[in-house]
Amino acid sequence: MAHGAPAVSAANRQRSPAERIDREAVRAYRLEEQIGHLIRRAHQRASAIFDAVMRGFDVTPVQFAALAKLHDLGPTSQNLLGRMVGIDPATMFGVAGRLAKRGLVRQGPDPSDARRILLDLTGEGRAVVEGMKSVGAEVSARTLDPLTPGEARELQRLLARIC
Amino acid sequence: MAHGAPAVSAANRQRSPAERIDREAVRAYRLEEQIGHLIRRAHQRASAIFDAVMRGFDVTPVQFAALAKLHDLGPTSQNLLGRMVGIDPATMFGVAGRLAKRGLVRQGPDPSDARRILLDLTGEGRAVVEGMKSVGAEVSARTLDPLTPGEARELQRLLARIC
DNA sequence: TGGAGACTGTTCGTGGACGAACGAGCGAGG
DNA sequence: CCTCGCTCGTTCGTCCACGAACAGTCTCCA
Repeated sequence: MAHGAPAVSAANRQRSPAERIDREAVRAYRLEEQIGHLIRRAHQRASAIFDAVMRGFDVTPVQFAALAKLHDLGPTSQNLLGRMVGIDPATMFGVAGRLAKRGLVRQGPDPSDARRILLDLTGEGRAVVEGMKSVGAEVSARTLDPLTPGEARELQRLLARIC
Repeated sequence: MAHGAPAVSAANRQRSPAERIDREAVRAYRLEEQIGHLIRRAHQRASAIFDAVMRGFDVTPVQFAALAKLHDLGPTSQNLLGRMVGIDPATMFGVAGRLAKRGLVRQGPDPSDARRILLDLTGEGRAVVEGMKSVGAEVSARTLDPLTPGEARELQRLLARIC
């Protein structure tokens, strides 16, 4: 708080604690400077670029994240795969189902644990994920286009720190 | 492409253009380094922090963005308000409806254009948005907690550039 | 002045995000 | 060996995101 005004104004002295308002903070608030808002906007733009570049594959960003990690790991349970890429179990249920319905993934039992469902890439799934990985750098490059290479690396580093 | 291998490997020379795969790019692809994936994860964390700090208000991040901008602008049409904060018209329809149903916003006709619906804060809406703005800095501060103040400003600057 | 083209809000469909609650299965400790 | 607590997948409800299509309205220009 950089200004000299009292933290609680005269107008607020009568109110209940929950309704006390810092007028100076209200006046100073700028939505477009808030980190959450900037991230939300950036997320919209990055998704749009992914859609444009990956159009031909008909796979969403989240579906691709699951496929890509499954490609790295080999057969993996739904929950674990979701944990690796940041998809909660309730969401993963739908994602895995859609990938299975499209024939990109197989859902099988885990012999060592009857609770788990093992996901595995099908041949088509492998072909799709490899095709997408081979042009994946293009998505990041286009998204980072407004920045210099140094700035791009810095942004990547800072985002990784706040995750 | 930093390596010296040919852009199209021998194994791919026989395939159709759509199936040509750069094996080296596939091998080098790291999901967790892709900017889109980092932004998605950051968005999840920022939303969780917003929910924790703003729990008492029962207003989502997107609803707050609309309320905050409406507070800045005064009565505004749905489409324009959406354009100011990055909410597309189809989404804005739902957001405005929920805010109106909760009594935070009034929807009225625009005398000068029969197509438009003017949104306006109610007394309760104003109280809520001012209460939220007065603690809004807390959300950004918590989100940026892992960074130094200089890094935080840099991240903000870089995100603004890629929007 | 009349019509073409643009804009506003609406609807539908698909997909992601997640809290909450639930049953079935697992595993460690009593 | 058995129970308690945890994990796994599932379901429900609410919300955001957005492409596509549509009807009503407006504007501008031929």
